[in-house]
Amino acid sequence: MPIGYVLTKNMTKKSHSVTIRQVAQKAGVSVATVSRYINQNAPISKDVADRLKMVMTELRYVPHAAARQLASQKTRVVGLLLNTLHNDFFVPLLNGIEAVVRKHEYNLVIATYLLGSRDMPPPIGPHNTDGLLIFSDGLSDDDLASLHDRNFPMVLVHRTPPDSLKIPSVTVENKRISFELINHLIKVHGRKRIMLLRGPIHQEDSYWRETGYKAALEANGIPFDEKLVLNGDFERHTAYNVLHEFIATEKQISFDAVFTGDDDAAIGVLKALHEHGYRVPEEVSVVGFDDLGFSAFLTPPLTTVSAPTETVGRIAAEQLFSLFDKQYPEDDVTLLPTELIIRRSCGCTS
Amino acid sequence: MPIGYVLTKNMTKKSHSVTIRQVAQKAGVSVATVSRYINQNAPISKDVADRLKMVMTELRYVPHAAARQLASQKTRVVGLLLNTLHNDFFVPLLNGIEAVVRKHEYNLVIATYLLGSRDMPPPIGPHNTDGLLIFSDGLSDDDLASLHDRNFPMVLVHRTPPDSLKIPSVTVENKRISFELINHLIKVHGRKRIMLLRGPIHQEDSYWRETGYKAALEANGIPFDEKLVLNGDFERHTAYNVLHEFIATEKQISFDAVFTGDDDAAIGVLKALHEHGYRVPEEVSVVGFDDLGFSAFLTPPLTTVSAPTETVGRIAAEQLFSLFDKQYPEDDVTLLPTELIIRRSCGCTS
DNA sequence: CCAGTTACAGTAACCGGTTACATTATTTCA
DNA sequence: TGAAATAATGTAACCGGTTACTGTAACTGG
Repeated sequence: MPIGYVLTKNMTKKSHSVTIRQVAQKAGVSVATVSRYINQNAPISKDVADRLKMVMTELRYVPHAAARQLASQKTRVVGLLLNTLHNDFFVPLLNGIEAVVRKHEYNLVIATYLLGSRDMPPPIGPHNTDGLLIFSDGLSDDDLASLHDRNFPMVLVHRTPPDSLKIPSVTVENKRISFELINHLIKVHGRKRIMLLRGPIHQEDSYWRETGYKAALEANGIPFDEKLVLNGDFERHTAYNVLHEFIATEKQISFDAVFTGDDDAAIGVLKALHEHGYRVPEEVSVVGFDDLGFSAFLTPPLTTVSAPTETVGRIAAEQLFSLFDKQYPEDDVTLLPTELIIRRSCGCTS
Repeated sequence: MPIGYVLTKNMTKKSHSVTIRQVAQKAGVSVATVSRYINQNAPISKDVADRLKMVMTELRYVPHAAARQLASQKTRVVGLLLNTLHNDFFVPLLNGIEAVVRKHEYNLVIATYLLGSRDMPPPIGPHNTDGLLIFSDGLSDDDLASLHDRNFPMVLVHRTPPDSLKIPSVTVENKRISFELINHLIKVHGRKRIMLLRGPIHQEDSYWRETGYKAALEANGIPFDEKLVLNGDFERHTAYNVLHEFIATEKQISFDAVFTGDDDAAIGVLKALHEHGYRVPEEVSVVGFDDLGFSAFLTPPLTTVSAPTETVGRIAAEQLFSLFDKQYPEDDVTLLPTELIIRRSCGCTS
């Protein structure tokens, strides 16, 4: 060996993490046995089990998630795909989902996916989750179809599946209750110039609420006036801006009520109305949707629709876990009931 | 070969997913080259790159996350550990965090960890994340120390590190502003029997707000009265129940103001007061903390403290990513400024 | 008493990437 | 112009688990 010869050191990666082989060695068993103990999927003798338990706590062994995932081809992760989370609506939804996910000892990863950012695959999908909860328009129809073809477990939330794709869907009753809400404004409070603040375009809740709104107008012989329709996105700041702008520039257009689309937007609407000196509900009725936690405490208390959002989250998550067991829910779309909540902002005195 | 010989079929796992080797083969290169192309960490000739791009889209290739994680020893996931998420407070926090995480093209996994559930390792940790954002008392001091010893990247949110552990921490100014808030009630509105609705015990914000409260009383020569302290948890339903109970059973104890601890609790407080016929702010002043989205719209509009919660989330996340690059923030604890927001519920007329 | 089960455990291939090391062709530059 | 540096790629060992396949001993029933 020539002088100056340099040993090629095996610079072992300083992965300090304890591995299953170390556990196996220390306990005097094979790695397979350790694995079986961890997963409880094969009988292990009592004393080996006890020994492993000791060794594992002593070594502070925690199985490496990625290694398990790679070997077992399952991630024990469910993904929640949203388009935005600028809305208090997500608190109850997330609560429902998280509770179920935790119960099943899965992890929950949250991602927002702007429909604009194409050409980039969504951050979560089959490569890093076992299934997806897809909120509203969190994913395009095409992507949905593509995942469906690959038989990837998914449940839609507040959105029904496109075409005839068999994807379970959990949402709430929008149209009938919106009809009743608007009907209430007309019949009880004599409102005739009811403004509609839309939600995001192409959003289903938004669509059905608008449909119910129109149906109520028609049922009462009130002509639909395009000028009374504003475009919002279920977001309080947008709502404020849009209405503020409207009032400032379209003074000649009168209105005596606002259907805000959802309660978050209602906050913005109330603020704009207040700042412009409209008295609610004397001059203008305001009604929302969702009955969020704060809605009963607004000025005035908000007439709205109670939607079981936490339950939506819970059921959607449960259905996803059922899909993991190849159990398809009875009904393709689970439509949860909604309920009229009459408070002060429509003009009622309760 | 004897008759009846049975071939041991290589029942290939029907893992339909496209692998890097398929891409490599189809593009006529080695897997190493594909890997290099994906990670852009070594020069690739133009035409090979083009070819790979085509093949990858054609095959709809998406790298298997677990395999990458296992091989590279990094997960590209940050974990957010909460104790609960029953609070609208999390919406802005989550927003701030998510924005940063997405910018870095990482994934965000959310877990709630009940401090009670010991003997079970937290659902997220070094085995499945590159770093943790730990909210409040989402993890015990011991666990914190243990992770710190292993040099695991963490940033604390709304909590300062125990002992002398060098863990970056991002939170808001609580004590001084609470002092000012209570001082306002006393000096401006002549309140003397100010009730304190505590947050969760051992929660730092709660502690400092209480400290500020006591300091203000003392500075004004008002004796601290233990009877005026109620235990809440920053949650509207608890707040409602606790105050409701108090009013029902302790009629003889008078009070003329309530410091609700946070705005979410303020909702419950307002409801309870309203139901029992107290007029706010004429008879009782109510003040909160956080200035959540709805606070300006409560009945009456809530006097509170504006806390830059979204910024807290953003900065905490940024600091975590800095830690990934071995950059420790200048200050151990980043204390974000808070601001008094005077509205109607304290008695002011604005 | 023996064939057929069952309980328990070990060996080693495999999951789908990353990367150290080796190799060849092409530049760069003294 | 020849040595050294650089560019572009390939080979194969690994990452840390899971599990198919085997093997042995104890048990069971006829």
